[in-house]
Amino acid sequence: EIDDSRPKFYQLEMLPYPSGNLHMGHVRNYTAGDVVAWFKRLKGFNVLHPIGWDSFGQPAEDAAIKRGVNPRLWTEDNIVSMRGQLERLGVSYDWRRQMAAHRPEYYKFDQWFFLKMYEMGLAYKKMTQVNWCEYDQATLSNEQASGGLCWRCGNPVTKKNLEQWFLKTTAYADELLDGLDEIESGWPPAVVKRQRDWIGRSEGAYVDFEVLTPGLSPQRHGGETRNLVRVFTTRIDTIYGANAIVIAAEHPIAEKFRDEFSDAVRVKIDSIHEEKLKPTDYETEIEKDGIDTGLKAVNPFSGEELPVWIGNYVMMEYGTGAVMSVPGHDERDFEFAKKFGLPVKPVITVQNSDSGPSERDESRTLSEPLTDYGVMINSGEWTGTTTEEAKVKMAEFAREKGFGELATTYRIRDWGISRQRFWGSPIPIVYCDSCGVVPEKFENLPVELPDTAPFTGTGESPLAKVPEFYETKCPNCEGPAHRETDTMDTFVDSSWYFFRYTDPTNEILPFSEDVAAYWTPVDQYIGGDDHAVMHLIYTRFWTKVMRDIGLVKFDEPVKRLLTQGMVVGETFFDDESGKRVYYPPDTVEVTRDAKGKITEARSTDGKRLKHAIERMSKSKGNGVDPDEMVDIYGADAARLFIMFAAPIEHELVWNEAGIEGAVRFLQRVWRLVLKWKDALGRTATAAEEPAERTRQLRRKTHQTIKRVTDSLESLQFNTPVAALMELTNAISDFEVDPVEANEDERHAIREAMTGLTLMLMPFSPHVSEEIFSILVGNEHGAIANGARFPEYDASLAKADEIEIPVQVNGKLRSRIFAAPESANDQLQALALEDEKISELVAGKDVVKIIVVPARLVNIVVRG
RNA sequence: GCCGGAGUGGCGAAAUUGGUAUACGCACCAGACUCAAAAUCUGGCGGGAGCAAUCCCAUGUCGGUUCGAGUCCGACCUCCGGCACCA
Repeated sequence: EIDDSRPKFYQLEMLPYPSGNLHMGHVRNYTAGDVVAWFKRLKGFNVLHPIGWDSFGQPAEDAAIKRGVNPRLWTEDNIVSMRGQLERLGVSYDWRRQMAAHRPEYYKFDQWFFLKMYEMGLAYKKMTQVNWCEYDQATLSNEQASGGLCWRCGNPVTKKNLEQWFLKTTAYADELLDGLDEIESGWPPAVVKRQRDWIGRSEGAYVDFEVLTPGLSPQRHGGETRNLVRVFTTRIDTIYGANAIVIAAEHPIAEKFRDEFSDAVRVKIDSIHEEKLKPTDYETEIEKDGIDTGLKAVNPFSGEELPVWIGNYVMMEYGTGAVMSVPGHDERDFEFAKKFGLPVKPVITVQNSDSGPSERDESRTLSEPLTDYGVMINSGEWTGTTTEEAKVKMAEFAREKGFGELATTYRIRDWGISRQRFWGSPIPIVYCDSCGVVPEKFENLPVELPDTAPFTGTGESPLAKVPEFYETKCPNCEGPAHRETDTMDTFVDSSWYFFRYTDPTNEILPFSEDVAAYWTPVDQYIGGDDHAVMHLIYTRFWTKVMRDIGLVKFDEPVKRLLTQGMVVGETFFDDESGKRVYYPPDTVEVTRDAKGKITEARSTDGKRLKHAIERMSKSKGNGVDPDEMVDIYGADAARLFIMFAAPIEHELVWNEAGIEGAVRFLQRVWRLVLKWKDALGRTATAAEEPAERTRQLRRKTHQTIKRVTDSLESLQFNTPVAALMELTNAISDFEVDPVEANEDERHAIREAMTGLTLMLMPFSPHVSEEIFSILVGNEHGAIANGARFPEYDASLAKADEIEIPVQVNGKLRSRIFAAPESANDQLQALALEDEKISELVAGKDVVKIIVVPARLVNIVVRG
């Protein structure tokens, strides 16, 4: 499909939401991406570097609610102005490939994927308790409600019962986990770890306990239905220590026997229910609560009858919603037992080297639970078995007897994608009175959004108030029917957008398999780590689905991932009103401690101010916005500084003074070009026997080429800038009058200047292209001129003579000069001959001499 | 509470992965140019002692391994981030 002999490189950055303004975080992200794209291009790769818009979502709808503007027009306007900002920054995007999620030609394929997943049984609808953000009036997926706070506004999340569509991410739980092994080497360890934790696989066993109802005889042998409560445990070896079964308030058993419970039990169940709907406060630990239902459950291993409790600490959503309580070997159960005076029975002992298995009184109350692995005691025929062995054998035994089995559970849940929102991709489902739930036909896609809808901001689907939208024909029987009025989570759009860039105008498929096969997977992805468990899990899931559909042939969409740190600024607030004080902070007087942390801040008129470090943005009053910065300093300096100021993965506290340094540097380079301009125009070749000063300059040039190349290959952006500054200093120090420069000198300078220009180009492309046009005498641009990143020549980088430190007993005492390839015994001899060294060594025993070639000599003496 | 990561000048940070600690930049100080200022250029800039050559001490703290530790190991302290009763 694509005829290009160059190797391909797909450089991708996380697409922005078109809010209307770039912030400094974007600048950092997109500059880093552009540096890589330029570098690879200059290295001879066929580079794909696209950008698009994550243009569905809440702010557009908020603008519609607050200001009555049409979300589509608002969004399109914002795209135009933000594209302008990116262009002013000079980010080298292929604008022909630009996508925007809100356009029907794109979201058509969100719907296409949804229908595919519906066919595959990966999309389903159910009534469930969802995460709900009261502030945003919006549903959130588990990933978006991680930490109990809304990912968008940071407010606490509550729960709400809603019917909603899910995508079965759990079907790929194992693959999502195991796939991390494949990409681990190219992803930040923190992201990999967070994904592992999020997926949360745990190996254990299911055990069925038979429930006995009070007043009724056990229905063990009769033909009547037995009531079983299934428990998940990772510690089946502790089952003889169970003192109760604890179930969640929402557990089906609790529903089923509700009428037989005492009033006190019913009241407790309802109060636990209510508590769960409240926003979680993570500051205070929730106290354990519960009540004995009066039901009994039979421990299938011991035959013992255990009470069945309701417990507020048991989650219906994880495992089976029921646990066996083993207070002797589990912290939570221990706490629960202590509070309600339940018996604690130790059944595991830790082998102690001196005392052997300790003898424990069965009824003794322990001061704390023993959660370590060990050997079983008080466990009938299993006594003496080790934990490791029992975990497998007891589950196996349970399976044979029909009351349990080995089991694996996951923390990750299916992805709830229904949103009661207007500004999203409509879910292509039709409800028909006679046919039920009917998927829309592929040929009827896209299900298009109406131009507008009544916006209330109350969390109800605006589309449910637009009859022209929801009134439709059943795709099956053609009878009257109505459409689903919820739209999809916007994370659906960003799950596959970067595949669309490869084939942006395809009207039949999301993208053609062949074109995508050339460009994907993504070679380098750059974005914020706030998406570690949202976007980055979803897109991995989506890729596996696309593989199963047959659109791609690989499992993982992103080979290498770089997460850049936030750009933050110091924000000041009026202590009383809480109002933000405007940047620049010369209206603020600040006292700092030794570490530079603010201890006190006052406004110049004496008011006390609060302060905080916050994500930098103009609206927060803690920094300039990109447009102002480009106006004041220019795009090149802004880009250079943001790359130079700190390692890319570090948080960057904005500092206005530093950027002046970048401006100065670029001006210095420019002055050097002007100084040498005329001399550089005359062709020159290197001398056969060059003078020392030109050898020195060429050495610095080639050392710099190596440093910059290596740094960029390993995605370091601050150190190559430092190296370029050093090279610039070396060119400055080259004290030759341009008018009188000989051919050899002109050649060395030309090499240094050309190298500097091309290496600077990824960081500061405008001035670099300008300089390049002076160097080549035309204005076609570096790539069009076939320019390549300079190649490192090891023989030129090598020094004739290097300085080698000499240590005595590991302490630096002197330096010698020698050729880098000097043999060890030569270096040793030189070191011993050295005046200072011979003095220090005189009269002492030389025990040993360590020589590291071209590095150092260390003389170990005694006496 | 559990799990990660990080502590290097006044500040942002380098350090070829165990081999000259503090590159590069910011800020600051001094000098040159200027009537003056800005810009630019030159020099200085971890702490201590000394006229000096030079020496001693410094990479959060304490210990260890090693000829040699910012880097490896152990314990602790501090800060930042993640998770939130996951059975």
